[in-house]
Amino acid sequence: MPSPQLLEEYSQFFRLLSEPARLQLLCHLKQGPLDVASLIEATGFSQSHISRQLGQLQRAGLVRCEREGTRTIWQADGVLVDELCALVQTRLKQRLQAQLEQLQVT
Amino acid sequence: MPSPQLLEEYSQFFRLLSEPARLQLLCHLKQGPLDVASLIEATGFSQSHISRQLGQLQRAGLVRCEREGTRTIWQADGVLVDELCALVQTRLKQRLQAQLEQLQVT
DNA sequence: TCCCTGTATGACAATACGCGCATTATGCCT
DNA sequence: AGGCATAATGCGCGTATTGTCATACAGGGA
Repeated sequence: MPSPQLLEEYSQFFRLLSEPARLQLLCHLKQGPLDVASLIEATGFSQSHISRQLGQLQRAGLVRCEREGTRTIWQADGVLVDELCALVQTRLKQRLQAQLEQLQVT
Repeated sequence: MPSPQLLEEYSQFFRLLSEPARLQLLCHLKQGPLDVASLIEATGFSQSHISRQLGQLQRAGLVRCEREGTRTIWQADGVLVDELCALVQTRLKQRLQAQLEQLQVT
């Protein structure tokens, strides 16, 4: 059994990925570095919201930024999220497959 | 870019793991099948709460149950959560390592 | 059949979180 | 220094979620 502290850390991490808005930001940044204006354009969220979400992702080490004058250029940091999503995708596929077979048997 | 629907599915899945209570249940069940009384004993949560959380995990295919008279025996289903946690753990370690080096440099 | 044990569900309080608006802080340019 | 663009923060509202208590439901044994 993992310690309660570790469970807490895990859950906090997964919580970051439990919001479509944040996943969306991560996916956009995965394509390449972007400034905040582009993210606003791409997602339709308010500047304040995006700023906060990026802050959270940054604290978790999932994104990183570099200042360029007053603008800030953000980019995804690491491939962890890709790997996690790949695993989940595999699972989702399996489940759909299973449901499909279930239907065909019936 | 994944479709919004897919992002939604991912986030819903990760949301399941974003709660220490649910992770805790998963971890206990990973050790082997347990009945609800044992889970109450082990976690200290109320029966109703455990019932609900197990329901969510079951719908996602993360746990599975078999009736044994009036009792219900639950067990973890699949290794996905282990794999996800292993990935996250690696990341956590890396980050702590980095912080450590940062401190030593300073 | 009635009771007794164990599970699921309805109602509710407390809390956390998403999201935007308005404001403030920060850095560049003239 | 003053003004302008951009990013961060305070605040508030609405909604979703956690967790409990009380209650309804199901299955086995006398």
